[in-house]
Formats: sequence, C-alpha cells, structure tokens
Amino acid sequence: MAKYWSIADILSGKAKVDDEVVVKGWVRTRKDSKAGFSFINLHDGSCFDPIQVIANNNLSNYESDILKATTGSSMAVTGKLVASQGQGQSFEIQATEIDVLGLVDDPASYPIQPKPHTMEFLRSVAHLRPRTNAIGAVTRVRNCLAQAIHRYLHSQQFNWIHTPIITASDCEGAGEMFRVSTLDQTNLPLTDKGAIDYSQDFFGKEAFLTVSGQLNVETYCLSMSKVYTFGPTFRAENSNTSRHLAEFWMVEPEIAFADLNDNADLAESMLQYICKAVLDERGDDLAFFNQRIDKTVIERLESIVNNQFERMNYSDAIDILQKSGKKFEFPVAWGTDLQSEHERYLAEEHVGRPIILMNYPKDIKAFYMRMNDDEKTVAAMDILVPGIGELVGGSQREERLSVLDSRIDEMGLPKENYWWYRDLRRYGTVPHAGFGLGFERMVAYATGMQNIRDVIPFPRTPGSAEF
RNA sequence: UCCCCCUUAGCUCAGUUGGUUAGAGCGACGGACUGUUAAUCCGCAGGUCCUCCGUUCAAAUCGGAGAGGGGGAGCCA
Repeated sequence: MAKYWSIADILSGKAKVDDEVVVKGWVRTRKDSKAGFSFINLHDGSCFDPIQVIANNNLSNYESDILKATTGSSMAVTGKLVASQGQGQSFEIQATEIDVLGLVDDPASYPIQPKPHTMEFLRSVAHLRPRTNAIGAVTRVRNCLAQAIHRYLHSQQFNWIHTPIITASDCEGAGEMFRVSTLDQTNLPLTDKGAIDYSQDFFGKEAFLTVSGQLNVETYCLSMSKVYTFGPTFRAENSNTSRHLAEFWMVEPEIAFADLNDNADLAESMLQYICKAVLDERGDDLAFFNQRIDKTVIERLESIVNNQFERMNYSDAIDILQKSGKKFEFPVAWGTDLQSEHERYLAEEHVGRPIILMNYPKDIKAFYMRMNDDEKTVAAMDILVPGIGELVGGSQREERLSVLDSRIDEMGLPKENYWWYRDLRRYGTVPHAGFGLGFERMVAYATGMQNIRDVIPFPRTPGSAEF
C-alpha cells in the first residue's frame, strides 16, 4: 500500500522521486491534452500550491470518470512521484490509479470558478470559500498566528486560562452584551413591579456572553503571575465597519509584578515573535498576499520584526497632531479621545510603523486603569498600526483598593457588583498589567486583507449570522 | 446609530433622453491546437434586469416602500 501524503510534504521534498504515493484532494483545474493525457491540479489545503497530476488516457476510468472531474471535484490519486517535465513545479505525480470520489453537479453554476472573485461574493458562499486561494491562505496564516501566540506565551511560562464565555457578572463594562436566557420569550415571567423576573431564569439571574475575559483572568494572574486568555468574545454593538465583528477572538495576557512599560515590552515582543513566525512558516501564502492583495504585507511584517516600536505619551501625540499643520475633520484637544484620522496620521504618516501610545487622560478610559501620579492620566496604552488602527489596548491595573474604590464611585458604578474584583486588592495585591489583542485585526494586518469579515470563517455582524 | 453608494447571465460589469428582439468579458459547455499551468483560437448555451406598489401608450431606465450587500464615521479589539 502506498503512503498517503499531504501535498505540502510532497512539494517540500519529503517524499522521494520514484516513490509510489497517494494524494487526496480537490481539483483546481483540469486540462486535457490530445497527446493522450490530462493535467490535473489537485489541492488539499496543506499548502498554497496544488500538485500536478498526470492522468494518462489508458487509465481504465479515464473517459468515464476523469474527464468528468471538473473544478471542485474530489479524488484520491495513486501514482509515481516524478520530476516534472514542465515548468512551474518541481514534482508531479504520474497517476496509476485515480478514484473520483465526488463530481460537481452543475459546473456552470458551481460558485468557485477558476477566475477572480470579489470578497463580497465569496462571503455569500462562506461554506465554499475556503476552496479559494485567498481564503485558504488566510486560514493557514490565521492558524500560524494562533499557534505562534500559544507557543510564545508558553515559552515565557504563561498559563492559558480558560475564562468563561457566559458571564453572570454585569461588570465587564467593555460594551453592549448579548443576553443568555432560557426564559420563554413569548411568555416572560414578571416580578410584582412588572420587570422581567430573572430569578426564574437558568442561572437565577441575568446572564450574558462575555465581552472580555480580563477581569476573570486577573484573578488567576494574582496567583499564577503570568496568564492569558485566548478565546471568543462578543459585543452587541451596532458597529458596521471593516474592523468590527459581533463575535471575535481576543488574546489577553495579564502579568503580575509589572508596570505599563513591562506591559508594552510584552506586547511588542509577542507581536514581533508572531510576525516572524508567519514570515518563517507561511512564505507561500505571504507571496500570494503580497502579489494579489497588498504589495506591502511582507515589508510591513519585516519592519515589525526588525524595528522597535515607537513609544509616545498621549500628551506628546496631541502636541504632534496640533503642530502637524494637517487639517483634520475633528479638532485635536487634550482630554478627548483620538479619532481614526488622528491615529492614522500618527501610525501611517508621522512614524510609518506601529506606535505605542501611553498615558491617556483618565476620563476617557476604564475604571480599572491605574491612576498616574499627575492624577490626570492613567497608565493605559494602545498600539496603533498602519492600515488597521487600534490593534492592542491595555493598561496597568489599579492595584490600590482606595484608589480603585474612588474611581468606581466617580464613574457611578455599583460597587457591590465588583466585590470579588475588589477582593484581589484586599488580599495580597500587587502591581499588574495586561492587554487585549484583537486576533482578527492581527490576521488582517498579517495578510493585508481589508475586511475583517474575510479573516474569520463565519463572520457575525449586525443583521447577519448566515451559515 | 449616522452619512453615502450598489443590486442586470454562474461571476465582474456596460446598457445613451423612458421606445423594436437587454449586451460584453471571464467562467461553463462543444471543437481545434497544445508538457499545459491566468494557455491560445473558433463556436454554442445561458436572463424573475432584487421584490412589491405606482406613474406612463410604453419602465432595466422615473417615483415610493421593502429586502440584501458595500464604503465611511462613531463605539472599540
């Protein structure tokens, strides 16, 4: 029995010429030569390139099956690995047996035709789009990034904490939440006062999908020292942009005995590591992205790996924007949040590479961010990258109970909801910090894909949860 | 949530001032040629002009409503 190989292993030279091999996959193209054979480009997802199979017309099922195998058909091929006589590939398979497993019903209307498609169209056939070059390449880069994140953090002795998806604590405060309920929506139980009686719901109280694992992961940080979450998060914001999803993945490292600079160091080092991993491991896919999607992708990744990120205080950024002589649609003033156009100017024009903005005004940031000595700013940081904008958001956390309490009061938050979060400051508190990396934004940055809906298999956005 | 744009063949798009039988490229299919690889050449098929209502002698074209999609802004990751 010949060995079943992945196309990646064969094309990278792991099989020997003259070996008998088996490959299985889907037909990308088939061209028939009157010289008495067909060229079949077979793809199995293991790498960017398909392998070329030569099917002679003396195969018993040549007329009956092989000539019917159009683009998208599946087959198992047994044959001899040989050096290619043609150009464009080093190896090819001289087939001795081809088992056509599944034909394509109606080739004329098969959505994935051997021609360019728009991303908008491919979204409408999300169940078939992984068969395209672009989405296949995105899938491999996405996987490479995910594996690299785990590998990097593991090598730094981080523990991966599986924080909950369902949360019954109404204190995450990072955005609108999706409700989780098993109550009969057509016959809701009511309290004496006419409100919905959630005490009868599944958890005995209101429950939601998480918008961030940060508060939960902080609890493990204050025991395990270096931890992270990596999983899906949900925001019920009515955001309709190429950078937002209702369901997305987020990496949130949290480190104890650390300040904002340690936090920025970690984020920078992790981003450099994972970008290097993509450069090292996915050269085939990057070559495609660089040629067809965004001619600056490789250059951009190399620039991340080879350069230190620019670090800048919020206040200095305001100065730079005000002195830029640039006319912005929104005015620049200390104390207001930066607009997209401001972030773009800083990352794309002023420094031309990723920039870490630090120490924002306290009034535009969350309650848990650590108050600086000036009592005007907090130890927050955003990493802005050209083309995407905000890729990372993080902060040093407020570890002093009294300061945390006054921030909670100042923002009018219900202190009782935070009892367990406050306990962390009562029992052995330490300085700690962390950040969140939007995983899809990272994939978009690493591939040059312009719309975040094309870097996640099945995008969920307002009004759209098809498939 | 706000502003703008789009919807015509499997896909990408033309379609003039409202006027006879709605076109092209790609793809598919058939043929020629060919160790081809974004092949090339010839031919053929393919239409609920998003849906509904209205204006009109006449609507792909004008008006209204609805559905779907996209770009930008805000929110953020």
